[in-house]
Parts: sequence; structure tokens; C-alpha cells
Amino acid sequence: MALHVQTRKTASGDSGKTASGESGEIASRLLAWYDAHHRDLPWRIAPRELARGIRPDPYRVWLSEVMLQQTTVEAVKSYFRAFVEKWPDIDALAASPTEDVMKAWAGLGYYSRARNLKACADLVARQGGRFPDTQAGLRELPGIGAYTAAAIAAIAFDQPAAVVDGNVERVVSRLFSIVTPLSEAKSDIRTYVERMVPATRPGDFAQAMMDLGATICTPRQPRCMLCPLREDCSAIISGDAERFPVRLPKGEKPLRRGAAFVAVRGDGAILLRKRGDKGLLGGMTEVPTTGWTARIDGGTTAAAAPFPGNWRPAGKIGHVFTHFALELDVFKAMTDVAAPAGHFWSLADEIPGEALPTVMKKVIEAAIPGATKNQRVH
DNA sequence: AAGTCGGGGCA
DNA sequence: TGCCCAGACTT
Repeated sequence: MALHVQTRKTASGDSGKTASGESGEIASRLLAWYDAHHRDLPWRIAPRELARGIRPDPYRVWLSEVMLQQTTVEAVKSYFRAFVEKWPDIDALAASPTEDVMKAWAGLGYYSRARNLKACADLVARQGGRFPDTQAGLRELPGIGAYTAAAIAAIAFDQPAAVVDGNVERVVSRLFSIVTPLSEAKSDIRTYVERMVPATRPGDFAQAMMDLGATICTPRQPRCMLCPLREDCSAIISGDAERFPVRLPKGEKPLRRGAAFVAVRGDGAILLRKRGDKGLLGGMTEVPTTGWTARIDGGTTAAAAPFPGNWRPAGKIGHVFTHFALELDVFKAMTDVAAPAGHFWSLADEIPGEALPTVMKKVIEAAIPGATKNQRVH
């Protein structure tokens, strides 16, 4: 294995044995810092609770880890609370229809996660309601990849798994000043983490690495002077921790355009339809739209509407996805036609609870301000 | 190995 | 505006 790094002489010591038997001073320092400075999170069992014998609930660990995939802690909190309130355990989640899960997930993004979450719940419930307690077993389940399998194994089942997420990649790439682009360095980073994982408290070690990355070893302006690993860190010496991790330059984001049509009935209902289960916004609900093409020619018109009507321009909205930007011209019409095949009328007070992704809420808000928001009770 | 897949917070 | 976030899955 070629490690393209500028390593620093490693501190030696016998305390804190790692799973591989090597020195674990980094783990010891990190765990001590975690005991004093860990974040208090809704899905987390704090060190003092663990010491009292309280065990993590694998269901809650799994649910939080799936929600946290490429999603910030702050964005997840309210969704996590709503989910465990509505579905306290795996059997409750398995007993609910997928459509209800999609509605509860609306706004959180990456909607294949919600579909896989439900599929995973069904599978686990059918097999007795208990999650596998090994990385390999967890990895077989839908929506659980290398990271999530390791995280659940470490946090819920106390196994010395190498948990590598974006935080860990950043921390390790700075610890060892890894100049190799991240896409090529992942294998080496995993090896480093495997050597650091302690035999005891592997779950706290994993969470400590992530807390460190989130609060101290941040992407920009890291607070190196407060870091418990500053004595171990290669990047801090040259004072350029912020240049790590090294990433390859990314391509430009194309622009796509289209039109969206908000049909409003006399009683305030609007016409919706459900997208296919796969692909962009899979399984979510939308208003009728034209295709989203890459062409930047003349604007779209009412001629592309799903059915004839007195379509009037109702503004334009923009939305940025991961790999393209979208501009939609919004048209609005009052109509009392029967819902065309594949469409349905959604009553005004049901619209806020529909499985509408954010881009579609923008479209509806452009045509009917306040329509997607829960009405206040006075 | 590269592309697809949301949305929001931050400098 | 660009970058990044407790990544998974497909091709």
C-alpha cells in the first residue's frame, strides 16, 4: 500500500490498546475530549448514560444514521423526533404504508432513502424485528452501505468497526497531511482509521471523530488551538489544515428549463400526480410539468399544459439540484375538470401533508401563496 | 471510477 | 455563488 503522506513521528505509549494492538494514544485523547465536549443529540446515548448501563436502541441508531446521510445534524433533528413519535419501533414503521413514510420524509431530500428505509423495516420486521449485529449482516440491508453498517455496528453493538464519513476523512487527511485527492485516498484513510479504532468504546470513538470534525476540525477555519489531537496532527505544524482534504475540481452545473401547471378548483383543491418510484424525486408527488430539458431557447408556454385551460403566467421559480439547476415557468388556471388519468385533486387542507419535495412547494407557493403551509389555529 | 440523487447553512 | 454535509446505489 502506497501512502502518499507526510507522516510525523508517532507518539509512543502502552496505554489504550487498539483493536489491532497498536498504540492508541489518539483514541485515548479523543475519548477524553468526547467525555467533556460531546454534542447532546436526540438519538445519542451520552457517555455517562452508557457507563450506567443504558444501551442504545438499534432502531433509533439506524434511523438517525440513514437520516444523517449527506444531511446536516440540524436538518435531521425535527425529522428524527417526528419519526420516533409516529413510529416508536421497527414494527410500527413496517406496519405503515410507504406513502405515509414518503409524506413524513418530504423536504429532507434524497428520497430513495425513505423508500429503502421502509423496505429495510419490512425486511427486519419479517425476520423477527432485530437488526443483524455484524457489519456484514447490516451491509446486506437496503439503504445501508459501508458507512452506515460500520456506524450501527460500532454504536449499537459495540463492535470495533472503522467508521469513515466525511468528517473522518477530513480529520484523518489533516492528521497525516494526505495530499492525494480524496477520491483516491479513501482506501488509505480507511486503513488509518482501522489502526486507530480502540477495542473499548468503539461507538464513542466513532462519534467522537465526527463531533471533532463537526465542531473543531471544520472544513473552513478549523479551531486547531482547541483540538485534543493538535499534538498528533501533521497539518497543524504548517498551519494549513484548511487545505485538506484535497479534492478534484468539479465540473459545471448545467441549467434545465420547463413549465409547471397549477390547476385550481373552485373549492381550492389543486391537481397533483405521483412520480415514478425510481429516479429524481422518485415516489414523490408533483404538479403536472413539461419535461425538464437542457435547451435555453424561448420560454415555455401554456401550449404544453396537460389539458386545455385558461392558463395564466404565475411567476418563475428556480431550484438547484446536486448535478443541475432548474428554472420552471409557473402557470395557473381555475378549472373544475375531472382529474385526468394518473392525476388527483388534493384538498386545500391536505396540501401541506402531501409528499411534496421542496421544488414543488416553491411552484405551488408561486401560484397560491401560503397553500403548502399548515394553517394557524387561532 | 464516475454519475445520479435534495436541501439547507454558511462564508 | 460555491462548498459541504454521519453516503447509497447504479452503470
